[in-house]
Amino acid sequence: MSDLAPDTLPRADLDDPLYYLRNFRTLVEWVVGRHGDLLLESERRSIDQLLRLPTPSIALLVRMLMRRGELFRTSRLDYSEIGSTDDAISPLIEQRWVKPNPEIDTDALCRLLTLRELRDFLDSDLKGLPASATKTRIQEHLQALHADAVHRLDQWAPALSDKLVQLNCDALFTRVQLMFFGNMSQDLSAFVLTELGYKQFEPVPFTRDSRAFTSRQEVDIYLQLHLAREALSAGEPPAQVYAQLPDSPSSNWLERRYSRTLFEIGRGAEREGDFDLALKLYRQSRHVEANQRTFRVLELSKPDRDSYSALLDALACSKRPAEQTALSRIERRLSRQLGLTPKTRLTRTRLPQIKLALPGPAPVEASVAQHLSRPDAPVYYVENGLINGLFALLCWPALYAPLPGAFFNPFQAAASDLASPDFVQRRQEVFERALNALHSPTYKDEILKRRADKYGIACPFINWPLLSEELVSLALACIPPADLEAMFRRLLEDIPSHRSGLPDLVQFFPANTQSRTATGYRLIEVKGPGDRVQDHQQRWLEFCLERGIDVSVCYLSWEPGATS
DNA sequence: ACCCCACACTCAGTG
DNA sequence: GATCCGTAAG
DNA sequence: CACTGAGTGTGGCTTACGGAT
Ligand SMILES: [Mn+2]
Ligand SMILES: [Mn+2]
Repeated sequence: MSDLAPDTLPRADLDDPLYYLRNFRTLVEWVVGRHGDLLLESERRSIDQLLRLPTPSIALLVRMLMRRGELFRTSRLDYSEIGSTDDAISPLIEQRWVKPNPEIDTDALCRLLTLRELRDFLDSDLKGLPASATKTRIQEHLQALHADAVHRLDQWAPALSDKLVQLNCDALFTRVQLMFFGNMSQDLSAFVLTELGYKQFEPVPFTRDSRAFTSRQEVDIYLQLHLAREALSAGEPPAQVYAQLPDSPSSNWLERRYSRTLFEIGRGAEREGDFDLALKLYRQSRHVEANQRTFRVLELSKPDRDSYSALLDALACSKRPAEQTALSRIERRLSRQLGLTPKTRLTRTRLPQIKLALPGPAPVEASVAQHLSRPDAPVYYVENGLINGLFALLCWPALYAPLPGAFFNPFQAAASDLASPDFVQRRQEVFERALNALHSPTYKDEILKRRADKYGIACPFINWPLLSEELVSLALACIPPADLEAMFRRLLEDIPSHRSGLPDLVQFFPANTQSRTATGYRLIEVKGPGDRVQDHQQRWLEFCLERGIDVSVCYLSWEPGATS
């Protein structure tokens, strides 16, 4: 199987008024050509038929697919590049891609008609309402009057001369899109955004057989999990959402999604006070926080000796610092509740403090940055962006190593297994090679060159506008490579939890870079009134402190009377 | 990059 | 009107 | 009272525009 450079993706240039149709064809042909075996025979046949319809008809269908919802008024489907909507639509109706005159409920009716039209054409239904009633008011009124009754538009509003059509094929193309992107958050707009330069992606070579899913069942499970999460956020009862969940998938990355979904439903159950269900879900979930939530729920629902001894067991075998902290907090409360002496203590290392009173209120980080900044000691508001950014610049070849399965379409900002626990291990050698460069005399130039080469390419670790050449140069001049390596290695220990929590500000002291004693930089976490150091921030700060990196927490208050 | 990270805010419980 | 929001589209 | 832990809500290429309030 030969490697394919992603640049070879046919680009629909924006002068083409049917650019979206070209992109749609590219996507569909890609999926049928490479993942066709994951489609049903009937699906392949109808896609084939669709692509042979007249161009204006396919174009109109794509326009509808890219728009929100499934219902459209034909008067609102008005495209100069398509011409007559009626002409374009009839083949779509004949082939059942689109359904004419669908029956709709009052909610849909209110979404499709303007306030003015509702008043003018539903006057008999709105007798009791004042003429000034708002749209939500009308919607409630109609809902109370008709409940879930469905009618055709011409039945709801006989005097309104407009037609309604309904997409019949959303599910099929949602599936096709999912197979292409491997997620539900990207859609056809990825093509045009790339073309416009708002998004750029690292071109990683991958083979023709690379794809997100290996079986149709995996796609089905993904879609079901997505439906479950949507139902949950739409307010459906957690028990009901749980009942509709598929069986636990065998593939690793789908299992993570599955566990995450269980966890979210569990949170929903907690919110509803359904502790039994929450416990059941957390026990099945392998989400990193499922364990600590289990004990939080036990603390509330069953604060007895059994729970307490289970908690002690969990504490004893807990590996993650974040989990240990959370469990230890519960242990202190639960033991007190049971009349026992706490067995753990929260040992929060005292951090160096700065107290400041400044005129405000104003954005806290910027205020402190401005106050501390001096020409020979500039301050930058970087949060996680500096260390994550330098890390990604140095380790770029590892992050974008063309491992099998990691990349499968040209619109990926990162490898598909970035969140997986064995992400680093699978790339151990490349990462080591990258980190070893920090011992070479040329690493600064290499990082600066990488910045220049890759500027603008989407990467989850990098916020490009922040990473100015000036900032990177200063950072490389002032932060010793040993510190960089220590921080990068900590990042690699647990990327998902260590990529955040870094201090807000960095201050550089370029004049000290030759000195043996004075420090070349310091890190400052800013806390405004009412804000506190978070656990993961504390862990980064303690780590730095132990390594002799100058860190402090700046507590800011506003000078009385002054405003800015 | 699978609505996340940091912030600002609220609320309740505790010494 | 002025303003804010959601949606469409390049 | 101050302090702590827990929970919640908010944002997202850019530009243009119709619609609601
Ligand atoms: Mn911050
Ligand atoms: Mn802060």
